[in-house]
Amino acid sequence: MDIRSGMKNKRPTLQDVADLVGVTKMTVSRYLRNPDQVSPPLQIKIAEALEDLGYIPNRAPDILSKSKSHAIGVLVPSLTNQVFAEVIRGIESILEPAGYQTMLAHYGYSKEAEEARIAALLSYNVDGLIISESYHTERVRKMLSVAGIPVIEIMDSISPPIEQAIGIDNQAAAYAMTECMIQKGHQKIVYFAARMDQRTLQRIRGYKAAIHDSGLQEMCLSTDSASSFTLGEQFMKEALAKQPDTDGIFCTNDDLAIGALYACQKAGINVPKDIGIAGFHGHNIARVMVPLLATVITPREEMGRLAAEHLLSRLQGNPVTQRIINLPFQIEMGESI
Amino acid sequence: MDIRSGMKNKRPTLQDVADLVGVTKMTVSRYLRNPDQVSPPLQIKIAEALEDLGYIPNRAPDILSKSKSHAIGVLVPSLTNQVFAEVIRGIESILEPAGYQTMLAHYGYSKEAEEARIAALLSYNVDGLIISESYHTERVRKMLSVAGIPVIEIMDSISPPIEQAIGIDNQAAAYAMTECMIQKGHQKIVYFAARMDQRTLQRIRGYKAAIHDSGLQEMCLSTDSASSFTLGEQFMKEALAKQPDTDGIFCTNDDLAIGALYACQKAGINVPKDIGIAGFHGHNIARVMVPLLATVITPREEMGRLAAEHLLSRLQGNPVTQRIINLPFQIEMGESI
DNA sequence: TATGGTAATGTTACTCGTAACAATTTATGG
DNA sequence: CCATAAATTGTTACGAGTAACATTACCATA
Repeated sequence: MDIRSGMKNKRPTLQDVADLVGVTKMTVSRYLRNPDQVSPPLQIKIAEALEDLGYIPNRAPDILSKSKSHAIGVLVPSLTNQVFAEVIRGIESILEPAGYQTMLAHYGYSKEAEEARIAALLSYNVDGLIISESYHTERVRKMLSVAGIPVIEIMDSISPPIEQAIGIDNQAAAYAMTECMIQKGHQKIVYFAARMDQRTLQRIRGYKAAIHDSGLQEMCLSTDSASSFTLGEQFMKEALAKQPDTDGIFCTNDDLAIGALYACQKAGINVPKDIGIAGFHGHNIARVMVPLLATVITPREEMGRLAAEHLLSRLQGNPVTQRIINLPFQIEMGESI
Repeated sequence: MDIRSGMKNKRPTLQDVADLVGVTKMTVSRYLRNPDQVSPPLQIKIAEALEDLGYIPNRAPDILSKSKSHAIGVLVPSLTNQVFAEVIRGIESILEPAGYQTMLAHYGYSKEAEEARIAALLSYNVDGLIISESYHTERVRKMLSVAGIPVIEIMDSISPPIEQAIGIDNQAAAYAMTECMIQKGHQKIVYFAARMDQRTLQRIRGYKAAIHDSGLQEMCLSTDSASSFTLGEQFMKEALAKQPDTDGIFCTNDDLAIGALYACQKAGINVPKDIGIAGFHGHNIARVMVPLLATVITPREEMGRLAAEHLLSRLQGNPVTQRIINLPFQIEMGESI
């Protein structure tokens, strides 16, 4: 049926369409950009040929000649973490309507992998990058500077940003929540930490500062592995074993907190009367569970949106207006502290 | 400092590196593919120049000339849904080590948007596609056939697959869970459905079949909008208002089920004694909560991995071995039914 | 030293869409 | 009916890397 059935059928090019109509590919190209540039009879013929062959535009030549891919690289440490899924959602909600394609990559919290992933994204000539965290190797900084494309860093803003960073002040947030717990009367507050990345380290710093400012005693349970509900349960048991009079748990994320909460329920420990529990990130579930989880509500989707908006602005030639943007967090008291 | 500081500094090309060394770009190209193809002294000089300029390979010419992008398009209906985040994770876990870049797109359950997104992915010359659902418009089917790249459909396999579909049998899963609930003694089981996509419709079919096979009465609460914990709470209230003797709730996903569960807890309804509640998808939280949620455990990450593996196999030239792959699901009884 | 062979490097052409310029056709006005 | 403007279509070149072919350099042997 198909004339080209013998050959390895590559998808049709503008030339194929042009041949079918009997014009040059330039004419077809013009039709595609602005149909009124070609004569009415040709408009019809070209439209038919395009439909007939199922022509799909090809960005490759454009990327090659103009180095404009209309693709944005998005690099996150992990896809596992719901937090990043929400950030990505925010990013896409802005980029997609603006006609940009998202190239997603993740690096599993490894700086080595981060380098490789950034190089990979750059090799596709992405027009801009949204990357996570603010600490990067010299090599990464060089690559990004050489690439000459706008870069937005999200999630935190600990190191001076390459160009622009949009995040939240994890330390201040953790300090604020710890203070709340203390005010609620909790004295022996243990911090549960997993996945010791920059953000968690900042939160620990905030927690410790608040504990010390109140003259209390700090205690951290931590692991490098990923957090999970079950890890929260394990930590809870561990905390009670090490310090039986523990009366507060502040977790580096809601997963741990929810795990800890259920561990208490299973052990017949009343939350918040016996032990207060607070999380971090304000997952939806925290707003419905019984008891309502105290948590730090972070604007993750908003962060993604903002990052994408600023990137688009940069792509339109606007300069960086604000190097560091710290988005507001919100302490949700819930019923668990 | 930088010689090119005046110009809009494009990133260095092979030519720039070659100029610095004093050879042609072909020699540098050879070094990059196999260093031993160039003489030892040049190897050193080229390596230095590459490092010095911070050369980053450029895939664009390759994509243009060989139509091989080493990028795979992944299309999901939504990024909001945790389920798809896990599928994507599975996909990336295979594609990334294989040297493929993921181009992510989502279409918000709109068939129109799906067409546009697929066209966009194809315009980047993706080497393969992983798309969600098995029902597609004629236009989509034509685009995919013309593109001549391997396509894997995931999530369900209701319509005959374009080439290969990897999913689970939603209808059978819903039937099985409904049967379990009936066996546990629940008689007036209401189905909660949101986001009426193909998978949910299949599940409803399975639920209804099981209900009818047992001579019971069906009842569905549904909405086209997205599901959420709070929607589960709302549905719960609605169900009790409409049918006060409701003694079972089967939800199209865990979010609704968890919302319903908490609504019961808040209303002093005992689960599972007064009302049994079952969900779908086996989110991690279902395995720790009190009571443990009855749910259908679906192998989401495994599905992603498998899809990616089959796609890679196809890219290596292997034929489709099995048009439809239905992955096993697992009924987790939990404590809530 | 000439010759053959190999290793190392260079040259040309190609991919596809489009900018820039050129050529042709059609339209307008006197 | 011709000159000029305007509309339409064609031609050439470009982008960055690489396959395929061409050339040069170098070494060993007769």
